[in-house]
Amino acid sequence: MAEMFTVGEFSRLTHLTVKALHHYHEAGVLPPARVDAATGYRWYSPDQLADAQLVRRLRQVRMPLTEVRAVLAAPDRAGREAGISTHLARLRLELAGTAAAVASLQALLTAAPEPAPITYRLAPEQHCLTFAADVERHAVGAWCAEAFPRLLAAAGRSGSTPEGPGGALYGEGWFELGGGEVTAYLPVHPDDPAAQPSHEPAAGVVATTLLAGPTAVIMHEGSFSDLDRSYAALGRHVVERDLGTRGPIREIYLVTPADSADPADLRTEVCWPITHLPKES
Amino acid sequence: MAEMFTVGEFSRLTHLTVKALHHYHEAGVLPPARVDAATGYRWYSPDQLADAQLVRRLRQVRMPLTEVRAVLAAPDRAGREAGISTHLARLRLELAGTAAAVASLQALLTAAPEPAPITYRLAPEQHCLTFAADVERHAVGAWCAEAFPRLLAAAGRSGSTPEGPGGALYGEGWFELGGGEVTAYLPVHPDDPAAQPSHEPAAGVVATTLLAGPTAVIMHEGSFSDLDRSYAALGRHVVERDLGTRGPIREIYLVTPADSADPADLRTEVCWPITHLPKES
DNA sequence: TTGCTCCTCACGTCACGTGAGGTGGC
DNA sequence: TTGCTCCTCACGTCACGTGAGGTGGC
Repeated sequence: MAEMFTVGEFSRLTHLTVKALHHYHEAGVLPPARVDAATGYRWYSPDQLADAQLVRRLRQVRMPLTEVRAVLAAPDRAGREAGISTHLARLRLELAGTAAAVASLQALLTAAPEPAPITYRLAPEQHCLTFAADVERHAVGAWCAEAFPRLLAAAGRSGSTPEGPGGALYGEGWFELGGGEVTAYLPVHPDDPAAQPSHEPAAGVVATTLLAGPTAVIMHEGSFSDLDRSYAALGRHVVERDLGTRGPIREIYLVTPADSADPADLRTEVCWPITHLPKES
Repeated sequence: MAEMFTVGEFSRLTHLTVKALHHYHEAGVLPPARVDAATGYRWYSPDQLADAQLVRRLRQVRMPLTEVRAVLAAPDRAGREAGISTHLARLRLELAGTAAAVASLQALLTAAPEPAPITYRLAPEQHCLTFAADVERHAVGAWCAEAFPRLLAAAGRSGSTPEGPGGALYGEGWFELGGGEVTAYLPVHPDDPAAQPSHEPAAGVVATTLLAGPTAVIMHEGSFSDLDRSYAALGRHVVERDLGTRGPIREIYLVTPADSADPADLRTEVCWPITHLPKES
């Protein structure tokens, strides 16, 4: 019979703390091969060393315990590796986000925030293909990277051509709550087959008409990480003139990460709903 | 008088959630410019937009709130930037650690773990300069990167020459608890001035004699992130033969990150204390 | 008056860490 | 018998998120 290890021994052998091993037991991630019914002592088998080494590495790359458990429970090697590579892709996104945040921080410290000019515009009524979902703040970038190709593909399959740049509507309370409904849209000509209300050009893609309305607009140049600076300038302008009203905020993506790899090239219009178009002063 | 913003407005202007703003208020990180005594309403001033933008970026690069508060409270620009660059240095270490963990994970999945041979050795009595501290697990690498230059400098100032590679003793319970006392040491000749017990060659550096004792030894080749694999092989060997005994585990750093930038070049001996030297079979 | 926004508890989340107080085997 | 290791609660940490239940101004 193979030797068994106590928690203390298993801890030294795996570089996992005793407390972590207790926690992994309770969470069902790495239950001991045997638990003494009388004393409650945990006994780990040599076979569990390989699993422990995997758990330690997965935790070091910040995989949540529920997913670690799923990876260990996977019936075959392919299942394991699928779970792992999904997570590593997410990790890469996270690291890219951190790099962008560092750049954004350094820009804030060195470059003086130059406020862009604010204009007023009556957003026109627009026939669109839309795709909506509940999206959390940190996931917006990835979500858009999926939504717009889907809208473009849907338009293409219906023989429609987009009539302008895509955009998105951020429902009320979206920023206050850190997430909520986002509607990505792509303008199409009203006569286009895809624009008929009865037509659903692809799963989840819906043809609608966005209503017209007065907005205050700012052009944001640069990384999405710095959007808050343009929002501050725009929102402050609107609030201080008491022009604010209910309704979603709209972003229009003029130059996107799909168009240019350099964040400095990005162009995003932010449109804030207002009560009326004031006389330009 | 400048306009003031409600939490909801300030949230949209800064892209911080209302709940986060509440939390930053309670934590003293970003208290509203004014709090209505009667209603408890929070009122934020336009001046606070800049602070909010900084807070958001610092949190995105994972600076703890207590440090964010200290940065905002810093009296001058230099104080702010010192706190920030200290944190960014830590962040770079963290990212390097994550990269190492990814490599270690991929190595575990692709390369078959080849167990290195285990040998027995009577660790000799050794005159040493030592430097000890309480170190947490994740901070060991950075701590060693400071400790050994300090030991080398202390030896140099006393006119001593190291008599072999440096090493470290990990006190009992170190792995089980995830930290504790670590003693970095550098062997010197007993006649060296630095080796005299009365002599303290530098702040915190102490001359001592490490006692002799039987050990089981394995040579670990490669990244420190993979040390657990060698510990598993070595500890399993010791436990299964019932050779285990109390006492610190010793690591000897034969090829260190200071010697080679390629992790594959690293060489570390791990010495596990045992009761006696068994006859080699 | 109805909505809307704001408020304050109180508790939940995630992955453990930190004691307190007590038991079993050499 | 003394140490040592192991055990189980119960609570703490960090940075918020999630409701519940209630108030003030248009």
